[in-house]
Amino acid sequence: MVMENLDAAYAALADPTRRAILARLALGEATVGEIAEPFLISGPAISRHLKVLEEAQLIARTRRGQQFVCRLNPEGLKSAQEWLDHYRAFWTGTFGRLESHLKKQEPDHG
Amino acid sequence: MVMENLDAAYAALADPTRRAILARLALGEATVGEIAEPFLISGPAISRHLKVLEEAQLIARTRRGQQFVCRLNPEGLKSAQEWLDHYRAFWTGTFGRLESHLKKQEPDHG
DNA sequence: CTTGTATTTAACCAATAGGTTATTTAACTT
DNA sequence: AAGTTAAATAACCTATTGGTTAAATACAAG
Repeated sequence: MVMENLDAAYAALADPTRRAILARLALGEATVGEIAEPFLISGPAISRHLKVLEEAQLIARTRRGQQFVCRLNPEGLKSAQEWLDHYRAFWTGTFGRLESHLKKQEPDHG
Repeated sequence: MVMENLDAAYAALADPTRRAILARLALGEATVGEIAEPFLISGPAISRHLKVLEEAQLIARTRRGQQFVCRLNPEGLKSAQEWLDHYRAFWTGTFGRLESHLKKQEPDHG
């Protein structure tokens, strides 16, 4: 329950470029160059997106010779998801209550 | 799969005040005044947080006389969660592969 | 119809974010 | 050692964000 990371994690997820990077990495690890390739923005821009993702603990980077290999770091994703999962109970609960209320209003014998 | 809302939804979730507001609303609907009460920041600041949450479709506001009642809007939350859920498969998959790999390396007869 | 109350909107300000190009760092190649 | 390549960092610019206080709006109540 590392609440302090949630700020960074959700802020990181708020950018579509970064979500695209995560989507790419979900398919497997990739070098910075490979990640950057489909994007129109500059290398430094990608580099900073990666930094944001890394600081949010959504990815990890390790050097391999001249290149840097990036991969998903499930930790950060997990805490982002846990927060939503926790509250999901409440709002699906709300749905549940609404549903049973509606069922009482209009039961199938009506 | 309303991808355009994800930007707004995650950006909204990135702020701890807004997450606290959602947490409050998970307990039940509340007026703007009730929501604002525990926070140190000004009314207008709260009002704008609520606007951000509303635009992200995470909450809905309806007028009740002089006050505005806020409640969770599960729609927006759902799409935020669906994105993570979708990718969860991949990274739990990664875990899974890692696990089976480790199991092969060190089976329980070792 | 004036006054009070709940809330939003306006105007402003400092800090942050996301982009750029230029420069630096570090490893590989010759 | 010099040059090339992969990537990060620096310096800079503009737009957005989150806060403020002051003013506007809309309903409620005397």
